[in-house]
Amino acid sequence: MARQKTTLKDIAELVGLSISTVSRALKGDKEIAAATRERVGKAAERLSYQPNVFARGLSTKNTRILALLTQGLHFSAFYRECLAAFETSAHHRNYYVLGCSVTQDGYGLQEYLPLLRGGMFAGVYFLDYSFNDAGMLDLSREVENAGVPYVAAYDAPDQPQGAHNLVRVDFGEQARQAVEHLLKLGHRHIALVTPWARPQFFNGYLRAYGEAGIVCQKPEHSCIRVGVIAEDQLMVRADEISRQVLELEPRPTALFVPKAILTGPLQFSLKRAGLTLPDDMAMISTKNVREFGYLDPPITSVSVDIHALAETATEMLVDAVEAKGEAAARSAAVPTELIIRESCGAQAHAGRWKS
Amino acid sequence: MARQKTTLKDIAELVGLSISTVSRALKGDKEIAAATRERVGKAAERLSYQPNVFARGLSTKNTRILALLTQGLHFSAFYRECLAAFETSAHHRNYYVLGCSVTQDGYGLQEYLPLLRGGMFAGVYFLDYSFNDAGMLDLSREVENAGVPYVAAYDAPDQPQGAHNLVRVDFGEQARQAVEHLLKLGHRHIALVTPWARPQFFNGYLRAYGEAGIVCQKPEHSCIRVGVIAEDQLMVRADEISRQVLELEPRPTALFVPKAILTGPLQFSLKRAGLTLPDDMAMISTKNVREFGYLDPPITSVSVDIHALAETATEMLVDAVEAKGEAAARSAAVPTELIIRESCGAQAHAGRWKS
DNA sequence: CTGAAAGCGCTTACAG
DNA sequence: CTGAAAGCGCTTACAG
Repeated sequence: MARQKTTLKDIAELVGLSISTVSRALKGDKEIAAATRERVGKAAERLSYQPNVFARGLSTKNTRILALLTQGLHFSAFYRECLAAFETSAHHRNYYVLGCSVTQDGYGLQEYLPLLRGGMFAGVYFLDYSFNDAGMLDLSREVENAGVPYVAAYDAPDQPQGAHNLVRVDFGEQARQAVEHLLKLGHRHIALVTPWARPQFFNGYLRAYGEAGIVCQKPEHSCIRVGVIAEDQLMVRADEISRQVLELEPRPTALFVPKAILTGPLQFSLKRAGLTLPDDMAMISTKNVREFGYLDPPITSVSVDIHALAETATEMLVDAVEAKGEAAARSAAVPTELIIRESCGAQAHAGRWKS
Repeated sequence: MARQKTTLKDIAELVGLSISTVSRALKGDKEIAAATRERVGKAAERLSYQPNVFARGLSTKNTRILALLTQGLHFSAFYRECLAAFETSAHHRNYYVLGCSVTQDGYGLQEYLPLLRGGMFAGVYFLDYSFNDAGMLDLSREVENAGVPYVAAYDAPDQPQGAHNLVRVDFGEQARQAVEHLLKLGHRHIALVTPWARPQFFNGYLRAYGEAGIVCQKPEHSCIRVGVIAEDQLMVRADEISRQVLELEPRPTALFVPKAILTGPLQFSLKRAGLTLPDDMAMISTKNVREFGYLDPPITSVSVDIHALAETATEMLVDAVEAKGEAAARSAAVPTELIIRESCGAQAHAGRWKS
C-alpha cells in the first residue's frame, strides 16, 4: 500500500529547480521570480502535492494541530457544539482541532500526555475547566511545562490580569439573567441546582433578587449542590435532586439548573413525580443545546454565544502560537444571551423577553 | 516559551551511549543488554522523555493517528458515542483518533484533504458512510489513493468479499427486530420513516411481517422517505413528516424511525399535534442514544453494540496499519440488540422482551 | 552488544 | 533571484 507521495523533490525535478526554490515558491516568497512561482505552482497542482505534515512539523515546530481539552467532552452536548465551532474557526486559519476528553476517573491524562509531550499540539484550548479538579490541574501544568500556548474559556472572576489567555464566560451574569427572567414572570421561590465549585451562580442568583428589590427567602436553603456526575448515574442523580427539590419548604415554583447535562433527566424526573411543567415547576438552564428545543416543554436557557466564543478563543490561540511566546496574554469576554422557549411559562414569542 | 524538550540525545549524553542504542533500549530491543536497557529507561524517566511524534512519524511512516470520517459527526449523538468508543479502543493499542466531520454542503473535504494527503493519518475509520453521497465518495477515493488503510462500518449487503475492511452493521436485521417488537405488541399498521438510500430498512420491515405471518397492508404506501437533513431544518422536517404520517390511510398506530436524529423532534411534533404517546402512536428507533432515556416517553430502540463495533473496527484497522498493506481485507459483523423503554407501550421490565 | 551513518521531507539562514 | 547545506529528532540497516 502506502503509495509514493509526491514530495518537493519530485516537483524540483519536474521543473528543473532546487527543492529550496520550490519550497519558497510554494509559500509565495516574494524573492522568487513571479514566473517561476507560477511554474512551480502549476507543477505542484499537477502532481497534487501536499506537504508532509510531519516533515513540516519537525522543521517549523508548528504542527498546526490544536487540542481541545475538557472534562467529559463527548458526554456533553454543549462541549460537542463548542468543538464543532472551534473546528470551524480553526479551519479558517488553517489549523486543526483534536478533541481530547478527560474523565473524572483520570481517563485522558495518560492518553494525551504522550501526544502533548511529544510535540503534537501547537496550542491548547481549555474549555470550562475547573482548577478544583486534580486531573485537569495536572494537565494544565503539563501544558505550561511543555511550553505550549493555550487559551482558557471559563469563568475566572479572580484571575489576575495577564496570567494566561482567557476568554471569560460570565456565570454570575448567566445566573442573574436567568433568575431575572423567572422573577419577571412572577416566580418568588426559585431553587438553584448549582455545581459545588461555582459560587458565581449563587452570587448571580442573589444579585437578580437584589436588583428586582425582592427579598430572597432562605437563599442558602434553596441551594442544592451537585458535583461531577458519572455518565451512568445521570438518571439516579436526577431523581435524587428532584426529590430534594420537592421537599424544600416552601416548595419552589421554579428551578435554575446551570448544568445542561442535568436538564433533560431532571425534567423527566419531575414529570414522573407527577408535576405538570411548566405550571407546577418552571425550569431554566444555561448553555444553548439543540436538544433543549424538543424536550417537553422546550427548555428556556441562558447561554454564551458559542460562535463568538470560538472565534475569540481561536484568534487568541493562533496568534499566540504564531508569536512563539512573544505575545503577552490577552483576555476577552463573551456575551450572554437569553433564549426563551417554554419551560418557564413565558410564551416563546420571538424576542418578546429578549432584553 | 517552547521550552527545550528532552530528546534522545539528552539521554544518550546522560548515560554515555549513542542515540542508536538509546533508541533501541527504549523500545525494549532484546539485542540490547538488559542492564543498559534498565539504565536507559531510568534516565528517560528522570528526564520525562517522550519521543517527538513528528520525528517518529517521519521515519516510521506510522503516525499512530487514526481519522474517523463521517457525515455530520458532531450533529449526531450516535456518532459521537461511537467516536468516544473508538477513542477508547484505539488508546488500548496506543493509537489516537481525530474526528473529522463532513457535512452535506461539502464542508470537510477540503479541510481534511491536506491532512490526509500530508500523511497525517495512519488509518481511517469510515462510519456509516453512504456511497451515494458525492463528498464521501470523493473522500474514500482519496483515502485509497493515499494508500491509507481503512475500515468501513456500515451496512453492505452487496459488498464483494474482501473489497475492503468491513464491519458490517445489519440495517435489515435492525428493522426486522424493531417491527417484530411492534407486531408482538399488537400493532398492525406500522409506518416507516426511512432514509432514501437505505432499502435495507424496508426489506427488514417486510421480513418481520412475513415471519409473523401477518399481511402488510400497503407497505409502499406506509413508507415515508427522507434524505439528508440540515441541522437547522430538523424541527421543520419533523413537522412535515408527522403531518404525512397522520394523513396516512389507515392511520398507523406505530412508527419506525431509524434515523435517531429525527426521533426527538418527531416525538415532540406528534405530541404537539395532540397525540398521546405511546397510546395514540408507538415509536421505535435505531441506535442507542443516551438522550432516548429521558425523552417522554423514553424511546425503545434497536442498536448495534457500540463497544463491540469499536473493538472490532479498531482491531482490524490497527492490524492493517501495522501490516503495511500486506494483510488481506477482513470483514466481520456486529450484533444488534433491542433496548426496551416505553415508547412502544411495553413496560420496561428488565429483559422482558429481550429476545 | 553497541555505534556511525543515512534517511524520512521539509525549512531556512547563508552564499553567490 | 536561486542553490548547497545544515538541521529538526527519530529509526534502522549495516558494520564491527
